[in-house]
Amino acid sequence: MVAEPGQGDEVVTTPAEPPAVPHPADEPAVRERARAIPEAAVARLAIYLRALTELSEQGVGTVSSEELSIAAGVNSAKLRKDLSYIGSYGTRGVGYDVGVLIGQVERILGLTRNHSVAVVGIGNLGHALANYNGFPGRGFPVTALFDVDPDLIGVPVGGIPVDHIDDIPQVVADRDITIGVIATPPSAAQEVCDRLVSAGVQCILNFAPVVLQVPDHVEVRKVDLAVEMQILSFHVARRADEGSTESTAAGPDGAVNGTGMSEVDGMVMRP
Amino acid sequence: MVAEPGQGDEVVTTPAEPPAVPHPADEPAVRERARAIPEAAVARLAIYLRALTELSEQGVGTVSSEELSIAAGVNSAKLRKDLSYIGSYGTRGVGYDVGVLIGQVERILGLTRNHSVAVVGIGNLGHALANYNGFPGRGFPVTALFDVDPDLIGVPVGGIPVDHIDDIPQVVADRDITIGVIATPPSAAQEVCDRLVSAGVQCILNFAPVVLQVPDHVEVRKVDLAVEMQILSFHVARRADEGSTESTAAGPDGAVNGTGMSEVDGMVMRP
DNA sequence: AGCCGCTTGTGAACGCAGGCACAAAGTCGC
DNA sequence: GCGACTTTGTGCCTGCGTTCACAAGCGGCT
Ligand SMILES: NC(=O)c1ccc[n+]([C@@H]2O[C@H](COP(=O)([O-])OP(=O)(O)OC[C@H]3O[C@@H](n4cnc5c(N)ncnc54)[C@H](O)[C@@H]3O)[C@@H](O)[C@H]2O)c1
Ligand SMILES: NC(=O)c1ccc[n+]([C@@H]2O[C@H](COP(=O)([O-])OP(=O)(O)OC[C@H]3O[C@@H](n4cnc5c(N)ncnc54)[C@H](O)[C@@H]3O)[C@@H](O)[C@H]2O)c1
Repeated sequence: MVAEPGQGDEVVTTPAEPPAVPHPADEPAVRERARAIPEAAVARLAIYLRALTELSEQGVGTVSSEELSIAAGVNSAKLRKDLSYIGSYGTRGVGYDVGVLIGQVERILGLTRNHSVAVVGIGNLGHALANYNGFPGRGFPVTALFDVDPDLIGVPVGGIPVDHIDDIPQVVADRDITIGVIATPPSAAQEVCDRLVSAGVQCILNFAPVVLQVPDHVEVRKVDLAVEMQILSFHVARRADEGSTESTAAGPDGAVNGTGMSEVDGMVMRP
Repeated sequence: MVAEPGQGDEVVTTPAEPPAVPHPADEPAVRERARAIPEAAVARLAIYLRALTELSEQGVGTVSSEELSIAAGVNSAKLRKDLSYIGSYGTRGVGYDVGVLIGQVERILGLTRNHSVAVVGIGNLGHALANYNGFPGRGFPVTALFDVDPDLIGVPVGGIPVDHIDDIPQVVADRDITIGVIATPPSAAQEVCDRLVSAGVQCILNFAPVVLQVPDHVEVRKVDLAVEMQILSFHVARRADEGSTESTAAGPDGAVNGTGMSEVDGMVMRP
């Protein structure tokens, strides 16, 4: 049971010679996946959406790829390419209509409907998530909370009473839960995950530091703070080794403030 | 890279092994940089470390790349390549000595020393982070808390009294803070970040959904839950479109596939 | 002692993502 | 109505990261 996606170990499909022989003709077996959006692009679309929403609230009606790319902290060419994956909604010589683009990005991201969220494990983190109002504001209302602790059952957190995890099947069905958030101790994560999946949840956001085993049709995203810190630690260590270079005085003003972006260090693109 | 989510990629150097790479480089800037560990590999090393630590606690003394790769949820070839970045510590025909490997990974990740963490913004999330005992257990003790709310100043959270953000310079220096965690509202994030950087903090973990502007020598990692959810939403929507083909309800022990992104997964639960 | 099988370490191919640069396309001004 | 300017959309090239496949190396078995 090797944790490995598709292929078995030795697929003898193409007996063709591995040695380099530039094969001209043959098409690379075009899948029926006509519109495949790179995963990395999807993540950025979410960032663009936040920047666009902010612009919209400011009354901005049109934005160029250059402006938007600065707000999102990415390269403008990359932004245009990302947007091209979802269609051609820009106007050459003008830019993009903010409203239209918001609609299209939301369509692609599946945000035209609400996605009810269930949080399992109402401890430190679960409480914070339940009380967070950034999710409902973005189409992800938290509508169910679960725990095993008898003292918590029935207690409202963030306005929602905690249910027992045995009620997962029922509640998930009733409230049309599409996203399950796991905030239990690591030891309980897999079991909780299994229960959620059995109840029909196809999206899991996991905060427990374990690898979850799920069927292929279930999507898992993981947030691992310890790993994030260790990556930071690595960079510190590396920096300490390399001779310290001169430190350029940072710019006095920052100004451009946008929204999230990938976890790159603070490099700002040039206009 | 991201999480989640996409991932800033940046080659980084490590002070590990001799150069010894007879590569017919056509690189213009051939620095004497020894070897570069891909950012993605660094993230996975943290995962391997957790798996190795667990194995060690179970008394396992030796592990093969195959076993470890399963525990970490990755391809075994990838695991070997990742480990090769930090040196050759395996024994052919046998595998890796768990203790030795833990030591080497910790060395590369800079975990031979403790990294004191400061959390800024002791609200919902800040409380959870301050109370979390998973950090101290991994060499990241939270030793300082900051906020602006007068009602919070002096109140101990997770055993540590909250300081006012004006005390950042002093406290950061006194307690040798190396990592700053931003858990303030988005509007305050940039200012808090600037203060931390001014105080000498070179690593930032940001939970606020904004792009932080920092000097080049500061490393920023971002955790953006809304983006994670939107990525999940995207996959639901996409599945709904083309999903009408076949619904493979087969595989009970699904592969830990998940995102194809740079984000990596944690480890697997022991049976 | 020598062979055999297992596992590592890595060269090389492949595929994806990023970024440049430009043609296409539309607008604005005159 | 036409030209010049602006900005999009994308072809192509580059480089990184992943994966395959195998020779080298090591321990154990006979
Ligand atoms: N607190 C943080 O800031 C933080 C940070 C990073 C990661 N995490 C991870 O998030 C998870 C939760 O952390 P926490 O600090 O909130 O822990 P916690 O101990 O405060 O809360 C865990 C909650 O899960 C409940 N629980 C236990 N077993 C359960 C089960 N089988 N089904 C349902 N609920 C169950 C407990 O009753 C408790 O309420 C952990 O895996 C932790 O590693 C937390
Ligand atoms: N709560 C969550 O589960 C969650 C989830 C995802 C993202 N976030 C993000 O994390 C951040 C914090 O969320 P929260 O729910 O804890 O918010 P919160 O409002 O509960 O807490 C914010 C805290 O920051 C403090 N603060 C405000 N301005 C400050 C300043 N200038 N300097 C120092 N402290 C300041 C406030 O006094 C408060 O204690 C937000 O950016 C939010 O978007 C939170």
